[in-house]
Amino acid sequence: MKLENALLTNKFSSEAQKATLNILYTAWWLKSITSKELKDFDLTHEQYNVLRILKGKYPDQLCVKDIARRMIEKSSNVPRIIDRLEIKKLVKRTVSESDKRETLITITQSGLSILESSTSKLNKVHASLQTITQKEAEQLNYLLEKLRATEV
Amino acid sequence: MKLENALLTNKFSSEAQKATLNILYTAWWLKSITSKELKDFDLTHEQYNVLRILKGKYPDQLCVKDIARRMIEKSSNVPRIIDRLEIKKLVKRTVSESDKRETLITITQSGLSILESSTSKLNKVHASLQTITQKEAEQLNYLLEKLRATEV
DNA sequence: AATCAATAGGTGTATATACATATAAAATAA
DNA sequence: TTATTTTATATGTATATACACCTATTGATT
Repeated sequence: MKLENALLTNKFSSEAQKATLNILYTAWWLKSITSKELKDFDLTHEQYNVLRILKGKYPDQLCVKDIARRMIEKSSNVPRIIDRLEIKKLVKRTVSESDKRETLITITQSGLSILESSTSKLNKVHASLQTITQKEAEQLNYLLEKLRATEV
Repeated sequence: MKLENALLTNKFSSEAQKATLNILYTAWWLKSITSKELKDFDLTHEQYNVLRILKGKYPDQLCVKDIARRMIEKSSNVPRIIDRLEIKKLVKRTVSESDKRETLITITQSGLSILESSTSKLNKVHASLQTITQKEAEQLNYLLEKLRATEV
């Protein structure tokens, strides 16, 4: 869908400003597709993201700060997301021996299992929505990173 | 910044999956830049978006549903955003005469004024971050809309 | 060693998202 | 006209974002 129809406006001050709104809208669209699928697994987008990060280092543990550094949204409140995962017994907290300020997070077998089934479902859905070629995806990645060139 | 460095991983299952994460991360990055500027005006990103929508039709009024249809994030809870704008006297609510279910929203002079100064500030900041050409912006818009081709 | 600064994680608050439900009004059907 | 359905908005709840602040611990400075 054209952005004009998604936002019911065609008042864009420039092509670059339109691209900004297009990125924000596409991000919302992607998130809402993913969240809808994750509902069946009683997971939010952010809880899924934390599980995915933990699995990436499994069987190693990660402390809260290291998880936060890998989050898509850097201002995510990781302790609170861990709270909810811990209640569902998908992760475990332990105090680090080497630095007692750190809390080490481990993904449980149950967490690994739910991550596997939800990822499998998400992959299927994303595959069915695949509309761009690999070359186009590369170009998109190039343009987004060029856009963020001023990032500190 | 490369996505690999932003997320501290290089485990992407495909170029398309990387593009998905890249869009989500870029959207967060854009929002955080904007929100930081809007803090000076005591506005959130979403409150700013509602004011911008109202100004687009000014001096006409818009009902809540028409604002919702124009929001970037379609699941935004518009009545509650209006609540906060109303407390700050940046908008006014009136019941529609032709359909008493509808609430008509009007942007106030104060709202127009704060929108003008905040937009001016945002434009300056965005201009200073401009890193892509118009052609590249066009291409980005094309790719994002192609990505959303399956949108219902 | 004692003091001070920095760091890690947790917690409090306001706002937003996502979604369910409630209420009133309008549109439609019987 | 009355009953039913649909629509518009508001409200309730759980989770998340954004950011400030607190506490415990560690590291650095004197």
